[in-house]
Amino acid sequence: MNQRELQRRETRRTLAEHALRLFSMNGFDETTVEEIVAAAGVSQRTFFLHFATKSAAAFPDHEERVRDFIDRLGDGQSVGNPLLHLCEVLSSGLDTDSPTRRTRYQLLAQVSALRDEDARTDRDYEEVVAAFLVQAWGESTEARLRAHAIANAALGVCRASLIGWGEDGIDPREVCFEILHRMIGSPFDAPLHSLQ
Amino acid sequence: MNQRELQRRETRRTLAEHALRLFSMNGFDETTVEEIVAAAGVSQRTFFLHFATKSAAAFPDHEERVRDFIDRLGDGQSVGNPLLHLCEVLSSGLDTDSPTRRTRYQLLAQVSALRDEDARTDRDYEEVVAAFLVQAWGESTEARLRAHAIANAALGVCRASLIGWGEDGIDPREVCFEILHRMIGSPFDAPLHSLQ
DNA sequence: GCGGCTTGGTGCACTGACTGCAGTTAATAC
DNA sequence: GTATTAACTGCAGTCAGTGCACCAAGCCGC
Repeated sequence: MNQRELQRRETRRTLAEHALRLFSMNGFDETTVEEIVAAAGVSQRTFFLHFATKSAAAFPDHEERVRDFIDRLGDGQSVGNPLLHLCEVLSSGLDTDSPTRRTRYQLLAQVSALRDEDARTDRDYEEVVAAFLVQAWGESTEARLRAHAIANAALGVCRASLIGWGEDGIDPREVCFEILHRMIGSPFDAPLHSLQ
Repeated sequence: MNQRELQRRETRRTLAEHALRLFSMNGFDETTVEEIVAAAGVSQRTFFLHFATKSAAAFPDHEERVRDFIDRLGDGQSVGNPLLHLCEVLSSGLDTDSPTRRTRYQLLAQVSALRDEDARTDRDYEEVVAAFLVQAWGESTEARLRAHAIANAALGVCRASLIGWGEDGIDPREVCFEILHRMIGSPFDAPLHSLQ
């Protein structure tokens, strides 16, 4: 890791930190990008060099997490039961360690612009999950559609669990795993009628 | 229906019509609100009197459809199997008659701003579905969380089915019902462990 | 160590979505 | 017939986000 990269990460981290702080302190709509960059001591232009939108600053580690998720998911052909594997990987990925993450999901429960952003980030996961399932099932228009539908459903459960964590403090992992497992772990043991 | 109301609806309809036409003709980002209002022959201010955002103009009948959905869903205590009922109401609600709706979902497959808007509209349905399930199951923090998780999942399946319709022309109703039924129709026959 | 290249950050002017407010006009209520 | 209401308008303003030319400091080959 060279010095440039270090500096870049530091700037990004600082921006995200101040953004989250100001969002939870003063509210999302009440916080302007100008205020964030003033607090972080960089120019407005730099903010948009790091984050595509104001709300994206609330999810600074998104790309990294998606990469990590892809790694943990592995490829669809080398796992025994793909849907069961998916349940496990998805629910175990909901880490509840960091207070920053908690803050973020508390905010999410209140701020609709951030729920929008959250739904947007889920679309990246959707692509990954769908690709994984298609890999497991074999490529076909129907398989793709089913994969997207199931991916959407599974991520919806995770999202609700995380927002529930923010609102009520319920550990998202258990509830997420149980529901996912019931929904997609066993119902699809029997092959889908037109699928293979 | 008085004349004012008629006029109002007409303006709204015209705006939505021109918006959708311009979006699919020239692209969403390439279309400005100024162009839409010029085509519709009203002022810019009027546009935002009818639609909260530019993308909302692509879903002009949203509120009406939500009201209709609430009616068809009924209340959670008076139906035999709430989850099965939900599957039926959700999948039968995906009407594929109108060419306008088809256009909209074709657009949706391509334009991320509209997928954002679509996800946003789904949140209204999420509230309705969650309320219905909580009504059926009885109020508790766990029930609420489960209800939201299942609502999210179910709507995710519908969304994916509709986008699949736009992209590949697959009739969303069958696939949606089958997946929904497998996912939430039977797995929850056995009571959820901490749910009475 | 030095010159050339690269790259993270800056300044500025601009676009376009959206808002607040103070009108106007025409339908409706009384 | 008059008072009220509600759809619509005009305008000035805010703020997110972009394109572009630019600086400065790190990096790389010599």
